[in-house]
Amino acid sequence: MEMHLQIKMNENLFLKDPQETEVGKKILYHSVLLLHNIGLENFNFKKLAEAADTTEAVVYRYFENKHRLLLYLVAWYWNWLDYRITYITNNIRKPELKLKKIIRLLASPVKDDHSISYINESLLHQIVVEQGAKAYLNKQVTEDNQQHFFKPYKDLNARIGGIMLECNPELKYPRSFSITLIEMAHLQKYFKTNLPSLTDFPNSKDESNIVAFLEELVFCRLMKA
Amino acid sequence: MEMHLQIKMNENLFLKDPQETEVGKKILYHSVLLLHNIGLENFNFKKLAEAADTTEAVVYRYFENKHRLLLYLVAWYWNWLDYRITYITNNIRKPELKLKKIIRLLASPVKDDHSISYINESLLHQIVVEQGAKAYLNKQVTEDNQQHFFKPYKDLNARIGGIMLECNPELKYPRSFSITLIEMAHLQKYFKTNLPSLTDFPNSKDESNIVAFLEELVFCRLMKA
DNA sequence: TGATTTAAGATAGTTATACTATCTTAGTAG
DNA sequence: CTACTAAGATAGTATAACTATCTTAAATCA
Repeated sequence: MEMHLQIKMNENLFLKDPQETEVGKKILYHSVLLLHNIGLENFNFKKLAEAADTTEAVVYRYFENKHRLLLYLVAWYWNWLDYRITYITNNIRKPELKLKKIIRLLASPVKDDHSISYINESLLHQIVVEQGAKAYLNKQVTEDNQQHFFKPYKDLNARIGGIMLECNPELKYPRSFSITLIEMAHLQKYFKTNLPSLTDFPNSKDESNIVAFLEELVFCRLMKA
Repeated sequence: MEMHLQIKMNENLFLKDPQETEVGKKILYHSVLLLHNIGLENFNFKKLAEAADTTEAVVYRYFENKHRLLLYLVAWYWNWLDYRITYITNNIRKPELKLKKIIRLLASPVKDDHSISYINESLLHQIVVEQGAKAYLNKQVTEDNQQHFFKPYKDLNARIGGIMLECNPELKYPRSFSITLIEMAHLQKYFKTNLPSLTDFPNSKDESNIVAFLEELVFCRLMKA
């Protein structure tokens, strides 16, 4: 049986659907590799075209500019994470247990599932950790929001906030609390690698201490009810 | 009496000290205005030179590039905030009370104290909320860190972490916890304005609910001891 | 089969950005 | 009076971020 899991993307994110053609998929594939290697600042469509063995003009037929491409990849990531969370918490009753699973998904390095060949999920995870905030930290944020480019991110946040409310129906700020968890999972990871003295995670290679920190952050509040 | 409070900056952040000359101060002054108005992406030294009524070449004599200028302003901001925190918590004994004061400083809009005429602190606060993360979310972070450009940020974080430890000596992750507070103060503010559905702060104009959220986040954990 | 659409490749050109270089002038310090 | 420094003026280069157009090749359809 051949699986064709394809994530449905907001159509305003692209000019031509990259999931529909071979070159399109190649562009997605190499944009993840290249963004991961050189970062958003040094990334441009000329280099991408070279990497994907096509021309700049072709890349511009798929994406208006590199900001849209970043929005696309970030939205793709949140959609995919939401899907994984749904999948993994599917048979779990207790909301506390669901949250623990979610924390692990948020903080752990991704094992590529290869169900989608043209996206390296593990590298994309790192890109979102490193540069995801740039998708919304800019002057276009209102305009981009009006076009619903952040919907996957909001949906995920609402879902996790909902589970938190299940744990503690009196929780006053479920969405702010949930976004704190999501952002901190990424930020602690980034700091641990790049500015370790901002954290309390010395030298250790795995992310178990990040998980422990996040659980402490979350469960203290939730248990209080 | 004339006050000459001058913040001592890391000398590698600039080529020529902008606090030492009139044009330098003008460049700082207008970089804050301009960054606030158009954002980092649309900001460049040509526009800055125009605004400060000088030439591009002169701006390049002070700062190597716009990333260094951003690092300079962000470092200036954290230094200044650290100074304010020291000042405002000076006579307070109880660490819990200190933390409450700090939360208010982190989340509240800044009233310009005009002690330093060439920096509009209120606008700089907004710049740091909106773009501060871009100072470290990039591929140069390690290099910049080796040059100690993030020292003011780390110092502030260590100070707040220390106060948290005073509240609860058994706190396991004081620095991760402190950085969560600092970053969330800014991020909740940003989301409240720009992506409000990610938060639980509908419509209200002031930041009292952000303060309430942060206190809940912090004190639940700290009280447990 | 032939006609039409669509994808992609090739090439060229425009404007803006991010610098670098150099020469001049005006003020100030020794 | 000289010498240094700050700043202004001007010019130039390389790259980025597009836009336009023309051609070819493949797929679709009547």
